[in-house]
Amino acid sequence: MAVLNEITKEKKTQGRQRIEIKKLENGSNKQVTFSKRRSGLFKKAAELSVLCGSEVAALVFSPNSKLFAFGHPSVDSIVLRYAHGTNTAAAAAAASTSTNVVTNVFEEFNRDYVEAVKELEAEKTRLAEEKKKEKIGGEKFWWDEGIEGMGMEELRQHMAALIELRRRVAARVQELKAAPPENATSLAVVVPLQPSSFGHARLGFGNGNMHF
Amino acid sequence: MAVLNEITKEKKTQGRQRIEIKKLENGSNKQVTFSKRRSGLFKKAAELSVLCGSEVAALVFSPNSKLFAFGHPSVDSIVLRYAHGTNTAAAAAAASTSTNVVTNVFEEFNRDYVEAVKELEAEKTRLAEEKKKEKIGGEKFWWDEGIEGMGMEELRQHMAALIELRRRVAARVQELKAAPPENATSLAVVVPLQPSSFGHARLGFGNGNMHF
DNA sequence: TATACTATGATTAGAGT
DNA sequence: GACTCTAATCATAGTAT
Repeated sequence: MAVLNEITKEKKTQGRQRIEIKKLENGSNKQVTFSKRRSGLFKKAAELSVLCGSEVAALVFSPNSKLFAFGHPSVDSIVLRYAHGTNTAAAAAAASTSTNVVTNVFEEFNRDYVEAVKELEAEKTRLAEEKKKEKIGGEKFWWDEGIEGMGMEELRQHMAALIELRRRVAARVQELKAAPPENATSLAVVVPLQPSSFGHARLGFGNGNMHF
Repeated sequence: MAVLNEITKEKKTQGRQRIEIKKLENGSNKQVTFSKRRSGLFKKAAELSVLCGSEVAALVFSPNSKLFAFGHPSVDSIVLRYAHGTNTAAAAAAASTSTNVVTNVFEEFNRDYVEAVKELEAEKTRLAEEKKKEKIGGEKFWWDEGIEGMGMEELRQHMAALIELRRRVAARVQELKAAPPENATSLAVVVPLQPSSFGHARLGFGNGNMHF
């Protein structure tokens, strides 16, 4: 083969070409790329779970909103575990990213994490204010209103925020349950909340998160 | 460099070695591998979401049960979307295709949902009482505190409030879903937020990998 | 849409910091 | 744990089927 190429100076293909990590426009090419990379992602996920004996799930919605999922031992068990916030004394954080996530994902994660924490603080006080107002107005609380007037998208966001909140609470409960003494070594986990800003669902928010 | 190697016949490292995809035993090596591959997986997930403009989430529980997650536009929005789809009869059936996922997640969700509502009802009156007390007692209310500082009792209250809020949102979603004229095929229960019950049966072995 | 084919870019095993 | 370095394996862009 190599010999053939030496002689003819021709190559059957150009081989893999470097590409920028940015939104693909070409419909056909995008579809092929999606298919290939999705399977690649699942393969990686499977290998990780086998090699390290860890539970891994990957959820992918195609550009056409079709669902593809992988999970070991099962997608559902992992999603449930996630929704439960069952991790021991751990918690997760979510951060936003710009449209072009490119090179080092982690660098961005860290950078955005800081921003997210800031945003959380701001949101916190804002929420507190609103709640107080509601109280002054009567017995009505912030969650008692608005739902009827929400659109689907808004509700989605709201639900997401709720889940995140619930996870924080659950994680904290776990901490307390597991909390042996009163040793203050336990770090206060701060988890960024989804800002209640809507719109711009498409052009990008990336999200990362993790650990402890 | 290559020249050096030619001459000395020595290589600085052996370079990447092929490995079998099977459970790693070595603790140290496993940890390193987990870290590397996890970040690699997240990077792939991020690239996929950017390239194809698709929503992607990856959930990973380390061997030590710590949670790591990536999601675009957010982990929660995707988990929601997943849970939503899974709650249709068809999807639930598809979900239990592989090896031996036994539990019908749909049923589990509903079971927990009912429990949550029940707990909520019981908690409601008690909550009302305590809230009044708190008000009379001073300026600070339970929801004004950060989760980090909450005690078990307060957390329980917070959980109850969250569950109720969720119920209302879910109800509204139902309304909206019912609204779209004829196609009432997919009646979906939204997300199962469970009370503070812990301890879950492993859902057996097997990977879910499905298309719709 | 998924698969087959290559050449080449990207990832990572192993060892050291 | 997280990073560095190297060499070699692996994934995949472009193309065709």
